[in-house]
Amino acid sequence: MKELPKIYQPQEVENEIYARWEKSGFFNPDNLDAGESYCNILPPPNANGELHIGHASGYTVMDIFGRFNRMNGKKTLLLPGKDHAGIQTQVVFEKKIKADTGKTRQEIGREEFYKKTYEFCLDRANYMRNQEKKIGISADWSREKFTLDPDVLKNALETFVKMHGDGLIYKGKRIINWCPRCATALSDVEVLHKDTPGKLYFIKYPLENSAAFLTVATTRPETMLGDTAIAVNPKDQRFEKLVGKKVILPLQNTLIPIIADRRIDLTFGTGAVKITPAHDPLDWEIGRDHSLPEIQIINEQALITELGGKYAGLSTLEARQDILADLEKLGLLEKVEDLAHSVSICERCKTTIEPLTSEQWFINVQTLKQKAIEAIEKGELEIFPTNFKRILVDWFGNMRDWCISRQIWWGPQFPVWYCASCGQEKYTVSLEKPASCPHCGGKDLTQDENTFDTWFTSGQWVHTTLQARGDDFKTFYPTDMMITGRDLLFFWASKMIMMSLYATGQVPFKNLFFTGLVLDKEGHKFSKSRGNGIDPLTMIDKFGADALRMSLIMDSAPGQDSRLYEEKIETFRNFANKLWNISRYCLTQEGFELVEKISSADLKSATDHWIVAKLAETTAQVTKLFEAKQIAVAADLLKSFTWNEFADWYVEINKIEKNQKVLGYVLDKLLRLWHPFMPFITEHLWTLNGKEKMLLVSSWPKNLQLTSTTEVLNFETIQTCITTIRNVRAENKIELGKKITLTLNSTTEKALAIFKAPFQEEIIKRLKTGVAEINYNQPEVKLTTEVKRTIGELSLYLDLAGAIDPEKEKVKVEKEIANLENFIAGLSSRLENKEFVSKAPAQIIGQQKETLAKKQAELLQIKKQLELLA
RNA sequence: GGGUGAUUAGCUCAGUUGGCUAGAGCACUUCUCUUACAAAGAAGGGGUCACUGGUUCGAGUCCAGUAUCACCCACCA
Repeated sequence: MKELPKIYQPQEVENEIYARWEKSGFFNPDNLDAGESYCNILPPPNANGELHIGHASGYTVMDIFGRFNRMNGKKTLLLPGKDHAGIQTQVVFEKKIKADTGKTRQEIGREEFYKKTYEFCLDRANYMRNQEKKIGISADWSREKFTLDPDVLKNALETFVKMHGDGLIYKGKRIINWCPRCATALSDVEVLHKDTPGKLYFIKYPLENSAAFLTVATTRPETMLGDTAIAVNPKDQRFEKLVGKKVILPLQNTLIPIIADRRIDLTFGTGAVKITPAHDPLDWEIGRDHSLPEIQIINEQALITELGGKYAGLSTLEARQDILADLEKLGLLEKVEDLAHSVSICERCKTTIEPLTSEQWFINVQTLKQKAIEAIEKGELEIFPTNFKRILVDWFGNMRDWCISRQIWWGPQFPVWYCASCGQEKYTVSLEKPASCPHCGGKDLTQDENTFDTWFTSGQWVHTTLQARGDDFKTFYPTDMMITGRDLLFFWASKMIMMSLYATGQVPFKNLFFTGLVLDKEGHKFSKSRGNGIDPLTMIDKFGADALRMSLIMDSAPGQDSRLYEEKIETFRNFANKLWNISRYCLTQEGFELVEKISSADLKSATDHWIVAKLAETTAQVTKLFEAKQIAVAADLLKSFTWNEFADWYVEINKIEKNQKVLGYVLDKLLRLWHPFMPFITEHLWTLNGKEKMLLVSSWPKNLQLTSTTEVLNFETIQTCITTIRNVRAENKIELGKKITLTLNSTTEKALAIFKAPFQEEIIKRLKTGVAEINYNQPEVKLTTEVKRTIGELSLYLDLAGAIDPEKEKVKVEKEIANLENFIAGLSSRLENKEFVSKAPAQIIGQQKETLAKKQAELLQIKKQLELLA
């Protein structure tokens, strides 16, 4: 046998292992034995950068579930891909081009820009794919997709055509969120709100034919250029008589009406609101309901338009300064107050949003969202954590029509055609350019210049990727699992449910699992500006992929944020090393091999029974936790079995009392159980143990046999005995080199028989107890050089040869008696409580009675001990 | 303004349907280089489970309220 290094070196084996997995073809479900299917369409990361720790975290969870299901005999598909990520990629790539060539997108031209961005994305996708492999994701690369792949895209665009046919899509001039920097419309979810200190300006509007004024309050005085009314609440008695009258709009010198609308808050500002339908969402609605004219005074570059009179051409901010100065001169600026309010900004570039009316494409979401809510409420998909279900349902409830057109260049163009003679009013919806205009027969057709909202295509990702290939849709849809960050709940998860329900009539996935965000040690988000990023690749280099995976999923519940820092990854690197060394020990054993099955005849000792029982119990629990999606708890359980039971006890005892078959059996199961979490090291150890069939496709342990309870208890007695002795030594500060004598007394021979079984005495002597000699049933004497301890019906006497302090021992025993008496008092009063006895389940009562009896016996023994001390 | 989550050991966090004296890792203290592992082993100290009520035989766990923090949503002129 080749000498293995003392320390596990992941860097030297991980790449080779991944290559073997890929070569095996088992990432492709077509090569797995037919069976029930399991599918997780992986969320496509944006193909414009590199993998960050958030991706690594998500991939780890997906891969853990994927591998678990594959080992459970499911035809498992993890389908990878990349997203073209419209606005974000355009922002990133424009910056890059500017830096590389000094050119702007306009200088390059639309067609060329699109081509170059496409190449850029493919290049990034290629780069990111290699990063994804480093994490160990067992995805089927032969099915990898990009949102702009022709087959996927065509499918998504067909949905547009179908929706249009069903009257769910309309084109209209409505108020939308406009980002002046990105020069595009945005949907509601792409707008962030940032609390900002601002000013509230009180402006006097002169009443028509009167010397009186009506004062309104506004945070954006420049929009007054487009005012077409003043609104007050109909219940507001202050303005009752003014409704229906007119005011003169200062600076523009036009007459605008005073209207009443219940949406006006009586308590805010002056109670009178200027209405600018073209530049404020609420004003737009009020304007629509009162048939007010819309005057667009801000253009798409955030500059004042011709309609703004002398302010035309100024930026909104410059116009504000000038307008305030002019109002001041006219004596119409009553006062200015400080006001904290929230400003809308672009999610991608943080530029202040200008609400403006614009011709855009919308999806009417009324029935779509209703269907989504129904599906969720009927339980057609389960959501983890469960409380996200209500958040999602509430969000759908408030969802407004979805603006899907963008004016950026990077993204698929609308399959909509205009004819030169028909103009913009009559258009044709068709995937292919029509040969002639169906309205007038004209030949001069041009395509709509709008591009789609990224979430329109990625919202169809699940079914479009599966429909792109053979029977995949039939086999895998609806998919089993979708795992995504909780930050994508509204952007993406909601759209997928809605769009797939529409396109296929079924939910896209049966389980929707949200991961939390990965934060730094102080709880901050990772960000470039903060410079607190943890690069997954660097961490893999340093600690190994398995350690990184473990640190990303441990100590965290679904949907809950978690913190990541190097010390944490280090502890799992240490654990991987532990696993390595357990195996290394096993491999040095004569005739050792991994054992798939054992029979009860193979269990020779109490220790064997114990470890096999613990293994069976752990396996059952871990499996159950997997099904409940509680992988962190599962891994924790597995870790304590591996370390605290198998390594600390069974492996230690194996050095004395050997049963290589059981040792091989437990290691065999352990490698399987760990594989979903730590695929690299387990696969490597599997191979080192001479296995030819890959662990990747080996079966998950189930229905492991249970064993004799008596034997298990017997081992636990030995275990307690050893711990007790170690304890006494440490308390009395006796170094291990100093040998002591152990005397075991019991009234029943049965209790002593456990120790007299083969090897047991040696086990006690060699497991760090420093016991040199063991005697049985010696007459009881005064405790002068000895310490007495009790375990059930067993009494332990440890001759410490004068190394004890009888006074200290006495204090300790008295303290223990008090403690026990206290506990017994509590327990017995509970057992005397009639309510408890009549209402608690029998099992609990039985348990507590047992504990009471045990503790009472213990108390008796300890009291005797005190006598012996005195 | 509405909502969600968090609050458990010095730090980072688990705690699955309420059940026996509440757990882990790191850090800390003492000891040990014992042939798988010092990235280790043995032993230990450290917590009125944020607060106040309630439900219950029994609450870290369920309910109500309070406080602090974080995040999300919102048509706050």
